[in-house]
Amino acid sequence: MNNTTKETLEHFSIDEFQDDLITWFEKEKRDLPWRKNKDPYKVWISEIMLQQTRVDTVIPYFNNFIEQFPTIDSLAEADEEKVLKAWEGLGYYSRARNLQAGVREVKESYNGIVPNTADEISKLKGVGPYTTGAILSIAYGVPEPAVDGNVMRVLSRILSIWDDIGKTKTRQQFEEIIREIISKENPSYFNQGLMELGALICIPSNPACLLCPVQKHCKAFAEGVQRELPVKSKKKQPKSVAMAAVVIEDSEGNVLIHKRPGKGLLANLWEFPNHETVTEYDVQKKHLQDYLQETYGLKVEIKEQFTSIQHVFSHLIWNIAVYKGKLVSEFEGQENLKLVSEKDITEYPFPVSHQKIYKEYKN
DNA sequence: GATTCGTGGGG
DNA sequence: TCCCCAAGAAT
Repeated sequence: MNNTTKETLEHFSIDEFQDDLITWFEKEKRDLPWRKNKDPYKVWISEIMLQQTRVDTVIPYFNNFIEQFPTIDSLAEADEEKVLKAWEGLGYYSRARNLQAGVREVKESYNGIVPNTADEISKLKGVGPYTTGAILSIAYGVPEPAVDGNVMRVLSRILSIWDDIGKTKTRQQFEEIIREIISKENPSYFNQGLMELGALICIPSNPACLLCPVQKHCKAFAEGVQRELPVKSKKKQPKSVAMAAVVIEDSEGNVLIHKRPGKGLLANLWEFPNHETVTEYDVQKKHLQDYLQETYGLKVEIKEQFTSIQHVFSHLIWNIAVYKGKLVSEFEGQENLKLVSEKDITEYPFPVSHQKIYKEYKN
């Protein structure tokens, strides 16, 4: 333990804090589907889904996912397309692909048993420091820190820590603190208790300090500065991008869809042909036509623009002008380019932005 | 260490 | 409307 940690924990009564926190968690913990048992696989799925994602959003996805892929084997053997479809709308799609890659590693290298050491778990695809600690503590009862945004917010208030929680180094400081104060008897409830407290009581704005089970341990409350914490640097605002997309029909009413590349934004999801373009309406149509010809060798008659869609990501904003198009040339199926019927299109995973496009198209 | 990776909800 | 956020990891 370095000096900073030692000073931070001076006058902090660890045993009493553990007891107050765990007692509260046992009484107040929410009845969530991934808390029905300690199956490491299900804990793993839930922790990946919960990354940067609200509990209420995750619940239906988790239930459906477990129904479709109830075991390590079933997920390892599934088509990636099915997995992405089950993830559709949840965002951060590399989580789904990394999860499946990780599960396949477990199947092949660990005989289908999720390993129980930090060294092994943290090497699995998509499993970082937080998820390693979460799986270890919740599924296996190992006293390993699981420091997420909740934990940093709660502890920054309780211990009055003013470091920027957006920095990598700050998370490591918190991990060191947790190693000192985590309950060795019940690390699972300790870690989950901190997160539950952050979700229900010690929330970002207007924390419910009067209801807090560990109020008497909280330095920020004692000083009346709980609203100033945690310190978090502001994110820069997303960049705006002009796009043009087209829903192309053939003579039989099938529509043309394209599979995105395996890396980067929305990797391996399907979409309507589109490209970055200029905002001038008159040149958009010609650019779009040229793009389809040069990129896919397709002759398409671009017709009217029927809607425009705005979609906001964390780091960019798509402003999409959406056209109708008629396929003129003969179509030869390619790996990443398909003509699909209205019925079959439901089988393909689409990002929300292109779900919006199709919905407008059907209206 | 900073940036890239989604989405929907809430103040 | 706008901005922040929500159980992070990979690059």
